[in-house]
Amino acid sequence: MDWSDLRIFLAIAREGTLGAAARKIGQTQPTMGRRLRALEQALGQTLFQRTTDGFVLTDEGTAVLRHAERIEEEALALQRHASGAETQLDGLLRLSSSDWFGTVMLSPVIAAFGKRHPRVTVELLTDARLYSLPRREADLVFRIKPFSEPEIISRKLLHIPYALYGKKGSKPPRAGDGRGVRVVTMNVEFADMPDAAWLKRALPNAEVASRSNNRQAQAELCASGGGLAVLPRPLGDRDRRLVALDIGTSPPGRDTFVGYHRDLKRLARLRALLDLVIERLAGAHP
Amino acid sequence: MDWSDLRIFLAIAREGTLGAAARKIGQTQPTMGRRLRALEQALGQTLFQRTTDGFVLTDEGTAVLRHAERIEEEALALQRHASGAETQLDGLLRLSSSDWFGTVMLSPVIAAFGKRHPRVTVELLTDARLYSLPRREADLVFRIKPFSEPEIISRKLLHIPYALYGKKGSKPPRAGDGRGVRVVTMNVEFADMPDAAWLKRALPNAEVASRSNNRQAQAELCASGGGLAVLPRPLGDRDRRLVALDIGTSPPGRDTFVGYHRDLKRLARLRALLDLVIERLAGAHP
DNA sequence: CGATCGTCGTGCATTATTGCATGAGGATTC
DNA sequence: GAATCCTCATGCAATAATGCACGACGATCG
Repeated sequence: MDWSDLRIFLAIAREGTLGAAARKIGQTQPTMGRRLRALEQALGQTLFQRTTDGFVLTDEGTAVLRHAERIEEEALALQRHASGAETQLDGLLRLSSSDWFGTVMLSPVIAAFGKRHPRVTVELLTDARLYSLPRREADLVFRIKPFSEPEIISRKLLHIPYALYGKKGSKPPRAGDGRGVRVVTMNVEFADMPDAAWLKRALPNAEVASRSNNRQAQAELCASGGGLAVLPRPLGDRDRRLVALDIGTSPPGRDTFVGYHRDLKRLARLRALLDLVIERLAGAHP
Repeated sequence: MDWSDLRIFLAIAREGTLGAAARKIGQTQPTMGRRLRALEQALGQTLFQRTTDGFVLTDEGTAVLRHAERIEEEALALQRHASGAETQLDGLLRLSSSDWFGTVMLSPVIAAFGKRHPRVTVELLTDARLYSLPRREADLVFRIKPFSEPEIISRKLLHIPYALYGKKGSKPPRAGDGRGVRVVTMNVEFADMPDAAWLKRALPNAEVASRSNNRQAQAELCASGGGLAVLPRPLGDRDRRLVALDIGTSPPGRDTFVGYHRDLKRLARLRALLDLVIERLAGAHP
């Protein structure tokens, strides 16, 4: 049995078709089919049922999958461990954060880091979905919730104050009512976020003009006269078309945390970037 | 990183030289060198120190070894699992037992099994060292000590009586003394075996003429006039040049156990052979 | 101290594997 | 119901990996 074929088996099991699996791994569809056949032959069993809608695992295939997953986990740990021991200051770093935090807060830090360490390539991923640290889809993750996984090293980075913003020149509405006021707020999916809840309490009768899961889009909507919005101050204050509105009460702020896998603790370039991030972002408010 | 290279890495780590590792895996020395180089390059670290007496692991290599060993364990389990699901009555079965037990007790059973299932190849390994069931160096192991590993399924097979033998025509010595008697006994390594201890008690003053870890060799020595020997009755009784000597007391018998990995529980050919073994060997004395 | 044995690395021919292009089959869509 | 889109399997050419033969180096032994 060729151990590499297990990786192909995993991809097929997850994607369901040879083509999709091939794209994921970076090989071609015929190769996937041939290697799978080789694996099945080596094990003496049929791992997949060839149905009209793709490859579905047989019972034996399911059993093999469990083993293959454990092997993959171990292989990923091995690679992380190896990367963690790299002491050179070149290579790739992948960061993951929310959209506005990436553009507003991280971009300048990344730019400064790039000047100091030109041989390190920094990839900034801003995506709704969370990138996995254990699978090393990202090396450094910035997010609002603290990390609870034991193998993740994390620290609180800084506190982000929030404020209610309106288009420049608009007047603060009266707190407690909000009748006739149009607001831009979070996606329904994130309706339970503290700032959305605060907005609902402060202006209960306001009309929701539009929603977005993207803070920058919210800011843009707000600046274009789409309504009032609760925004992080670092984001709202830099847009000269926006003005913070004081209605007596303030929206809650949020802590931002940063985390990375402990296998990468000794990765020099990660350490260097993290130090710079802390200096620039957390340094002001330690 | 190519997962297959981890297997090559393991072989090199264990064997110490590329050539030996190549022989173990069934490839050639240049290939081993190239694949190792590829792995080191993929991980970005030097795994081995090239010394005059072979490849020795670096610190990073040792860390990788731990992961690779876990991966191997999982891969072996996967293969056992797959084999265990084979329901066909062909393929290979490897048995491991002591020398005399293999030739005297197992050979006739294997011969009968071969007639009934001609497509199954049975390999009988008689070796001083114990073959590993978890690593699947053997599928079925016969031995004197019960199995304690949780993943091994075992049962007591039969009780083997022992007796003191001499060359045909020789007279039983007087128990308790043994002066002037020459005996053949176990290797010093196995001096604490019950039958060796019994012999020492029964004939304390006997002279040890020769030793061997091989019961058949002991029988041969005994038959050639090399001295008296304690032998399993199934072995001693079938040699017409030997005669059992009654000196009033009898050496202790031994139980023989048979064990196999539970992953192979459903392996049809294993089940078939085991049933036959039990019928032929344990059937008489259940 | 020379000879021999073993090791590893490298050039080159062979072999095996891969990727591309194509065809067949089935489901969905208009 | 024909067209389209997807799937997978297969023949063939290009590519990559392998095995063999050789040379260099070092250790061991007589």
